Amino acid sequence: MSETKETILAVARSRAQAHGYLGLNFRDLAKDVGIKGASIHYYFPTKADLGAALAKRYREDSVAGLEKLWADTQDPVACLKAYPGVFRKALADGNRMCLCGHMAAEYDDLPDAVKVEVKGFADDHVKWLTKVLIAGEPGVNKAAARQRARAIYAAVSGAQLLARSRADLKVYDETIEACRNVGLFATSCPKE
Amino acid sequence: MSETKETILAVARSRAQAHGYLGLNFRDLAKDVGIKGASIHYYFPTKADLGAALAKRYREDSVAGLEKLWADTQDPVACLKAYPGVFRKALADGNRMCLCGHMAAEYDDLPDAVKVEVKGFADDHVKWLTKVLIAGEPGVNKAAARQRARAIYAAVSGAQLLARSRADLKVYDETIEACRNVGLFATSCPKE
DNA sequence: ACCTGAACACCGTTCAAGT
DNA sequence: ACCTGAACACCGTTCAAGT
Repeated sequence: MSETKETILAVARSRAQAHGYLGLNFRDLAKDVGIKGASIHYYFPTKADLGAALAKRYREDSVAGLEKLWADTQDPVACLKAYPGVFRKALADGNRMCLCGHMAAEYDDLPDAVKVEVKGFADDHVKWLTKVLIAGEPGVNKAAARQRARAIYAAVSGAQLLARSRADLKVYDETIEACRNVGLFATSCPKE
Repeated sequence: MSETKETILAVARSRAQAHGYLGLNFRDLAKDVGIKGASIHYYFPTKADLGAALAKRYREDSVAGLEKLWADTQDPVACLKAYPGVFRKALADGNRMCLCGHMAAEYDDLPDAVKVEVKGFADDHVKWLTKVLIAGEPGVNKAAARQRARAIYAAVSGAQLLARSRADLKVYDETIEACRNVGLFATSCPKE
């Protein structure tokens, strides 16, 4: 893949994390890349193509990061402890959001190819969390672990949304801490 | 307030819950109201004015609903049990979102007057939840209760975001149930 | 008071032309 | 292969002017 195409994806990712898919526009994007708006179309025929490539790449990178975390530690407790840090990064970088979290809010206005990736991103995270939870408590009911994984994903996404509207990283940290205190990141999965 | 203005606010609320502030547009809005796009400006000079009025009204209505719930039940357990239902309503109504949750994602692109209301909405919810939690466990540390309130608000917001991207109300219900199983909606506030 | 036409700015997109 | 200016159709926004 050409260097320019990579640059477009990198700049677009950063911009989309701040402004979403709707707030992303070719002319501003091109200015940051150092080319003209029309030139973007040489690499991505339509905005839908760019959006889908963006979400797909973001999803792949995110999954790779999670798998690396698991491979490096092989420790469910360490993975669950580190997980909220993944979303923290975006907030620390100019009060941005997880790209797919942002796009989830815009869901109704997303091209189908982008919807697929946004949905897939959440699926991948829930699957990874489920795997980690089961590794932490081998005998656990799989459905219960998956539900717990969803709760973790939801809490982290919501904490991010809350912290963003306060533009305050401390709010994120404290909210995550409160979730931790309630036992959300523990490896045991209670079922009524 | 004139009837037309009320109609504009009602239609705009519904549309903004689906498409956000950025996705809200005067012509489509006006068509639903039965006037021309330019006529909206007679009531709301700018989109920022409409957005602020919208968020303010939404916030007021939401707080009134919460206060009524508390006044009617006077029961912390019942209030915490009913709380997720508030956000469920929007999803059940055409996979919409809480207006201020949607706007929280768009925060960077919001006019200041709208930001104030979006922030205030989250504050109001956290305050109400804190009050309910303290009523449920009178001796609790107030800071701990507030952090717990934030965790609840975050989890519910995130569950909404997740369910929206799956366009599946069942995902919302199951995620909330998982949060319940972990004890997030209990009236006791554990602090390590 | 209430509403509108028309101008304006901006968008994604196309395409012929340039390097 | 890569990039651009100009043009296009569309749309949100604004404002002076209409009733």
